[in-house]
Amino acid sequence: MSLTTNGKEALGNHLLAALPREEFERLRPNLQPVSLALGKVIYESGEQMDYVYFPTTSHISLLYTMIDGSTAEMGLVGQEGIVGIALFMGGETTPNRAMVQGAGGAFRMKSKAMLDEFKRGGEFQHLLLRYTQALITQISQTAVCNRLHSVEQRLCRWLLMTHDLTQSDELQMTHEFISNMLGVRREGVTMAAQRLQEKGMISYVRGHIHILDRAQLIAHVCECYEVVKSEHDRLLGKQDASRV
Amino acid sequence: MSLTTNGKEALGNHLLAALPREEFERLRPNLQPVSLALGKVIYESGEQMDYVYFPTTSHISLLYTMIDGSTAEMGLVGQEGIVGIALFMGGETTPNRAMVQGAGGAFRMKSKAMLDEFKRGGEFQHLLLRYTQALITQISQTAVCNRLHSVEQRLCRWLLMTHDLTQSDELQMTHEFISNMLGVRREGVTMAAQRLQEKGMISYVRGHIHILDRAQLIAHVCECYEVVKSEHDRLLGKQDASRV
DNA sequence: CTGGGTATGTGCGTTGAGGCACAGATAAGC
DNA sequence: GCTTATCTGTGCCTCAACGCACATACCCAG
Repeated sequence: MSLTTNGKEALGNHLLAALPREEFERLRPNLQPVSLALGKVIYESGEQMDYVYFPTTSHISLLYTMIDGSTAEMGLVGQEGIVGIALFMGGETTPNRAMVQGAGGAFRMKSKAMLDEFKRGGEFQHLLLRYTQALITQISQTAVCNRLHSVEQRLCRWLLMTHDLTQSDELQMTHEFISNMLGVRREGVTMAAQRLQEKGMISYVRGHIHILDRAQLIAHVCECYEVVKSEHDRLLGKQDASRV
Repeated sequence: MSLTTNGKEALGNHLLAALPREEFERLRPNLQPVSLALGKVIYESGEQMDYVYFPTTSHISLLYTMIDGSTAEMGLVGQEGIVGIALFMGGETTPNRAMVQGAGGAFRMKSKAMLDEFKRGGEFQHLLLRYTQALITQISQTAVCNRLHSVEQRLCRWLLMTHDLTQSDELQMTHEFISNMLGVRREGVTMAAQRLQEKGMISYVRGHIHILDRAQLIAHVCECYEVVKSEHDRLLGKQDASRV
């Protein structure tokens, strides 16, 4: 399962990297590298989905928009995952929006090619299903976290998750943007961010947030961060030579 | 897909009922009818799971318990579903608890027998995956609903969902119990329930809640109820000759 | 170097929900 | 019938988060 077993380190997507050579070679002709710009909407709620995406350096937010326009994030997908699970789960679409939250690269694949391989029932299917279970854990934990934890804790969690999917210590996003992810007021984010800045965990100016002290953020975050991470590692292995 | 196509109406579980005869006959010897008592814990968080359950007249709550003991429900499974999706998703276990929330019957099946059929890649697999997607929608919607809606609205939603899975208009549960499901204080449930009672939607005494006016509950509930229901119908068909 | 747009800071008043304490009310057992 | 355990009702204080209004700060284009 290591990144080097089949010489495709360059791919950068953990699911693809974990495939046996044979399956990967079958898929390879269908993988199309794309560059995803910040804010791009990959799927609209209920809309037909033609491709699945395997993010490499980008990451994508799964969002739900209420009738009144308020939004909240349910999940976050980066190089460890795939966007478009509804296609292999059989639903063809989902009632959610998928939006690029960190610009970068991804591989996309036509729905049909993905399905053909999925239906063979090999490691590809196995990996996608296990990933989906990890995503379910993430969504579940978000449900509970939304209910029981403060804005400040949730901001910590969100920053850590985003940082895990980002190659740099600088995150490009405004308080306004984060407020739409957390489903809170912008002012609420500002207040929480101030407190984190005072404690030296982060610093920020106009749409640029610097992660200064991950360890302290981790000490400050609710249990939800760790639960999701360790469940993911249990299901898909620790493929990431990541930070602390 | 109708309940009568293969003469197994008695089963009462929609997933089993929707199976082609051949697949059903293969599974039948492995289906063991069981009776589930209120409050029984079917899976503990992280524990090994030996069986999957197909509820018929029972329904089961998927719960998460925080370190500090506070709990919240992420999903609810009844005759339309299956408990134990982690077994076919490949994770073997989940970090959640599954608890009987409405006493009644179910069929259980050894994990291995279920997996053997699942791996054949037929209709059984297809149905389980589609059901899982519907469950993902339910969990997602719960995440967002927890964030954005009031206790009163969420109580309406929860009563309606529970009523959909129950064969009677009387639900046996205390405010205390509901508060653990919604992740709020017991007093909060009491207050919300009072308001619903004043408006004639429900009546209750000591652990018995009567649903008096579904239409009004539906008028009062947030959009989340309808989203989950219609997504479920889209994915799995309207198999339920249910109430309005 | 200046003005307009965008991002962030701050100050209100309001409110839903939490924590806690205890008072009734109802069922179940002795 | 009476006691006890369990459920529900109420009051009071506190607080996090909301809504809104507006001030300031920063950045870029001209």
